[in-house]
Amino acid sequence: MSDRNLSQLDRALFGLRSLIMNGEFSSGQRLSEVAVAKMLGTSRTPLRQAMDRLVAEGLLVRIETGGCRVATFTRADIADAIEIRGVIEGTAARMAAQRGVSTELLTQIADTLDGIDRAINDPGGINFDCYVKRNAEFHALLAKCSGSDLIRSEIERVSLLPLASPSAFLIEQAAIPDFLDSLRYAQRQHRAILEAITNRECARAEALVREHARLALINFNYLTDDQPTLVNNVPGLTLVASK
Amino acid sequence: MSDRNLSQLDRALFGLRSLIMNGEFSSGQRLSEVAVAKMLGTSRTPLRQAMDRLVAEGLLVRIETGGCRVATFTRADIADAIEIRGVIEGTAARMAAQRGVSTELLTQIADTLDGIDRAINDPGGINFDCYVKRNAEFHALLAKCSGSDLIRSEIERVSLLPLASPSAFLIEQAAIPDFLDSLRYAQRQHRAILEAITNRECARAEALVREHARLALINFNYLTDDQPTLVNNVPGLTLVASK
DNA sequence: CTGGTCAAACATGTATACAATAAACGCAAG
DNA sequence: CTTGCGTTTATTGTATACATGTTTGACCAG
Repeated sequence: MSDRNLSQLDRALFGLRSLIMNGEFSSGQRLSEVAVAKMLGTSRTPLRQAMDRLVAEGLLVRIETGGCRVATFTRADIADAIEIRGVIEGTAARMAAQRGVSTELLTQIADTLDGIDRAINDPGGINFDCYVKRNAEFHALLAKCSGSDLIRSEIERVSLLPLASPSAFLIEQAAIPDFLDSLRYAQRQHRAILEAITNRECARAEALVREHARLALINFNYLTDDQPTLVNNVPGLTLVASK
Repeated sequence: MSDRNLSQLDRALFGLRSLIMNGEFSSGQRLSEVAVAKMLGTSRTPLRQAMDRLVAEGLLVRIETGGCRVATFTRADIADAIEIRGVIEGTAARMAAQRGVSTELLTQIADTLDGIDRAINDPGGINFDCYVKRNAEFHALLAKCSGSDLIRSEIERVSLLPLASPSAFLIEQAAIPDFLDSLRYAQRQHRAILEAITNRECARAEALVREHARLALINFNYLTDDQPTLVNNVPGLTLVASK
């Protein structure tokens, strides 16, 4: 049903990205077009396009002599990617505060944050799926607040950088006390960000969002240092050089 | 000689980009693959890849029903693109100041800035080509100072956004008094940036670079508002919606 | 046994053919 | 005269064949 009205290119793109993120290839491995094409049940032409896109995303790197290989990331790369996302999202927040945001949008954000509260405080235990969904929604709305399509698309782009996405380290299995604390802290930041934007406090909004992005880095360090058993549950983490 | 050891893809990429930037197509025009392929003397396959890249760069936009068209930019888009470049370059400068930069690299930057001084103060009048070249060199070195390949490639990427490049509005014909002032001012900023990085003044370095990027915006406004006759000398400016 | 060179297999870059789909045009009906 | 529909045209998406260049493996020489 999901494959029906998808182009071959989309199938190849999603398929290959998922193969890579799930660690089906060893990091640094060279990918043969014919082999992967057969694997994905498509021809070389759309696969090639998909590979081009993944090169642009940074998941693959081109080889000078031709072809591409799976990218390898250092811990510094992950930190830098998160930093860049924070900086651009911070710019979005600053612009939002500077230019002002419509009441509808502000209300929409407030509603989203209410949803996060409900997800966290669910009497039957935290509703993780809902949290992740609402969190992504918050970040999307934040990008929209900037009022700039260019900013929005840059945030989208930079969130594709491996493990830079706001949801990169939010995994079901991580519903352990330490993480719950982290989620509550993040939610207070969300509220503060909304307040800063509402009050047109540019500098505060930018600083808050930058700090907020650092949570991803904290989660990354926590996962790799203290919860190495969970590493395989985080898509893409197999691409990080183990030091 | 330049075409010899270039792949068809590169030829198509450079060729098409140059056609678009030089305003050979009207902004918003849909591009027929066969027509453009014939125009560039290549087949559809490499042209298609080139188009994909230009879509990623933002110079073309995909049409839902298939194919692509030349992008159109508003003045707000240009301003946003410049802002984003400033923010990321600013991050590079902050990181450089934070982490410290090798003496060789600092010396290299100082040499480049000396070169700019010589270009500006040339007894035979300003040496524009040299200025542009050295200016690009300075920005490349700044990116390198961050010590992060990811940051470097992101700066490169964002400088491809139409008219966001540090050299976008530096054109020979603009060697008029107002612009010369602007170049001298820019050079003082260059020196200040180098000083801030050398002294490890993170916040100052970031703020200076952000402010420095705004020069591009000033030049953009000056060109479009006060020197409309020069508009056709700036590659890519024809893509900006004339209001 | 090791290093180098040659050859064969293979992978990629490019061109092109074909099919499906969207755009354009004309014609007819209201 | 305008609007809607059907047909034709043209354009894109996909597959595949071919040629060039790279990698790999084997064999020979030192």
